Parts: sequence; structure tokens; C-alpha cells
Amino acid sequence: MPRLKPVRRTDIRRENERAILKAAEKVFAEAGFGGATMQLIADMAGLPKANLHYYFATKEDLYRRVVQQIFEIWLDAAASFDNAPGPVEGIGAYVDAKMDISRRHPNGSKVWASEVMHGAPVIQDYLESTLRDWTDGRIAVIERWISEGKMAAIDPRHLLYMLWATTQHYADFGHQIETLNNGNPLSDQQWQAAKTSVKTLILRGIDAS
Amino acid sequence: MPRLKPVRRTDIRRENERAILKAAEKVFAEAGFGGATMQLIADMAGLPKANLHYYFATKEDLYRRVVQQIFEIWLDAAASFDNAPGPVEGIGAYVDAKMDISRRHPNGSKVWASEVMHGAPVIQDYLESTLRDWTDGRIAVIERWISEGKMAAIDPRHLLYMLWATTQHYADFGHQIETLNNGNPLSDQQWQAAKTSVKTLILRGIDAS
DNA sequence: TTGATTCCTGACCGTATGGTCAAGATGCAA
DNA sequence: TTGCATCTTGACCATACGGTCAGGAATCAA
Repeated sequence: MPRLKPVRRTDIRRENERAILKAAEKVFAEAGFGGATMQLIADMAGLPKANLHYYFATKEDLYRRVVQQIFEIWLDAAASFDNAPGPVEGIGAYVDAKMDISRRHPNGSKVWASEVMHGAPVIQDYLESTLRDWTDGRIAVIERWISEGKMAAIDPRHLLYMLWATTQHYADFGHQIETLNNGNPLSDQQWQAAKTSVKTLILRGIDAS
Repeated sequence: MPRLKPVRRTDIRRENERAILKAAEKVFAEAGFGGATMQLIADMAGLPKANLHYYFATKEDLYRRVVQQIFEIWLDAAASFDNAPGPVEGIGAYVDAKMDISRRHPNGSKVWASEVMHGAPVIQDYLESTLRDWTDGRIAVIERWISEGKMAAIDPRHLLYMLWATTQHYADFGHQIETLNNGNPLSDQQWQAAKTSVKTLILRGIDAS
């Protein structure tokens, strides 16, 4: 990819890091950490391999940044949960947000899944701090909703797991879904139908529809 | 691992292939295809690396066998679905079976997830034949249940995705779940509670409880 | 016991990978 | 224009990997 606009110094770093991270997300998602090569990432970013190591010291550094990205995106989506008057609004919005992310950032989701499946060697500290805190907070919200009679008494933990599993499935297993959709990616309407189905199933499942 | 019983010729092949497949499943699950090494699998199986290549010509051959294993296990579990009078029995038994598999074969599940996430380079033909047929069959069953008024009119496809996603999540994201469980694996009671929660949520979600 | 078949394995090979480096190009402030 | 900091890159290196192979050991049928 040729550089179009001549460049201010400040932009160079930002733009190259962006291109590298984008390429890395794709390659890590498609090949896994072990299968990804710096050479392939470099080619996809349109830079020589040595240039990657100028911006990111090691393959692991680059990988860590990619994983952090998707995690932050998910944390932002979690805002849906707060300030919601009840589960219909809160969980409904959360499902919408996570489904949108699955559609827009499937590679990030895959990298995260791969990282966790391999025992979270790189982001274990995130799981034990940020994720655990976030989870505890949402559990408190759900328990409040239950005590207020706004939904059935379901173990909040397993409800959260179902939310994560189902929404991320559309990214992580997107290839399988596509194959079962006669080889075609889900259309806009199909994505809309998916969101509706998931929300309907879960909200009725917790008796909050 | 020293060989305990002196060996009949017939047993040698069976036993060594079994040990290699078991080790391979673990290593592929923990490191991914690209990150796994034949040397590590060999060490874990207690055999010299050259011996692996005597039984499995290439790394890909070995990997393919591991993926096929878990797929067959899942297909067997699908029997729960058939011959069930209605969704409460059929889906209930299917969830039980898949949750048991997630507990007993977490590594197989991870290898499958990894394979699909990377675009199913090795088992694409399975997806397009066996899995597609199986899916179509279950969709027909679910549609019959709906037309018989035994459950709500939910898109069967998204119901199946939710079943797969949720049950496999307990294997694929087991490390995350364990971390959120204060670093402890789920106990027998916790697994039982998980199964109950999942069944309750889904059966109520389809209005069949 | 013998011969054939299967199994075992240390040593080896070509290749690809992550990472380094030194020399040069480019952008920029003064 | 000058001098400095940032950026770029081809060439290079050590290592680790998948896979091969030849020769020996074990098993078995006759």
C-alpha cells in the first residue's frame, strides 16, 4: 500500500502502528500466535519486517497490544449494562453491543478466544483484576434486579457466561455459521434476526420479557 | 512411561497410537497447531520423535485425527436429540450430554474451536457434509416441535448456535471460568449447577419448561 | 530356529523463523 | 543550511522445527 499523503513526523508513528496492529490482528486470528509470522504481518501491513521490530520490540509485545485492544472494546460495551432500569434494557443493550462487536471485530474476538483457550499466558493479570472486578460489579446489578423481582432467580454467573458465549460465538465460529448459511456471510437482515433471537431467548429465559 | 505388561504385536500399534493421540490433543489444545511441536508431543507420550512419524506421517495427519475424534464424540451425543418426545427431554438431554463432554474432553473441544476459528482448513469437508446434514435434521425436529405447540417459535438455527456456544464455552473458556471461580476448577456441585442453569435458561427461553 | 515383518531410534538435513545491526534516508527545529 | 532525532531496510545470525533414513531390536508365524 503506497503512502498517499506526504507525512508529518507525528503521523508516521501513529499510522504505522495502526497498520501493523490491523495486520497483526488478522494474522493472529487466522493463524494463532504460534502460526503467525512477523514476515506475513509485515507483508500485510506493507512494511519490511525489520520495520515491525522498530515499532514493536518482539512478537509478544505486538500480540499483547492486539489482545488489549479487543478487551478494551468489550469493556466499553459494558457501559450498556449500567444505568439501565432493568434487565430488558440493560441486557438487551448489552447483547446488541456485543453482537455488533462480533460483526465488526471478529478477528479481535478470535485472538482473545485463542489467548484464553491457551491458558491466558499473556493477559492472566487482566483476568484476575479488571475482568474479575467487572464481573463482580455486573453480578451485583443482576442480583439487585432479581431481588427487585425484575427477573427470575438465575445464577448471575451462568447468565453472564451464556451472554459471552452466545454473542462471541457469532465471531469465533463465524466460519462455521457461514458454512451452514450455504457459504454466505450473514446479511444485514440475518444479523438483525440473530440479535433478535438471542435477546428473545435470553430475556424470556430470565423471565424478563 | 515404562511399558508394564509385555506386549502382543497387535497391542503395540493400538497402545502407541492411543498415547500419541492423547498427548497430541493436549498439546494442540494448549499451543494451537502452529505452536505445537512434534518434539513436545513425543515427550508427553514418552516416545522418541522419530517414532511419532512412524505412526503418523505428518503433523497434519496427527492433527486431523485429533479433530475427527472430538467431532465423532459430539455426533454421538446428538443421539439425545432423536426419539425425544419433546424439547424438554430432547434439548435437556442434549445439554447434559454436551456439558459432560465439555468437562471430560475440554482439550478436544478447544482443538475443534481453534480449527474452526482458523477457517477449518482441515475439516471444511466435514462442515459441508456431516455437520450440515446433522444440522438440517435437528432443525426439522425443532420445527416439528414448534408446529406441535411444544415450544415457542424461535429460529432453530440460532437456538442451535446458542446450545453449541454455551455448552462448549465451559470447555473452551474453562480457564477464564476457573479464574473467575477464584482459581479453582468447578466442583461437582458447581458443574451440576451449571447444567441446571443452562437448561433452565434455555428451556424457559423457548417456552418449554 | 529361522526368516520376514513390524517396530524403534539417534543422527542428520534443509528450511523458516524471530530477532539484530549498521548504514543510510527522511523529517524537522534552529 | 545545518545538525540532530526519527525512521527505514537489506543483509545477516542463531535457533528450532518438521521430516528423513539407515540400521538395529523385537515379535511372530512356520
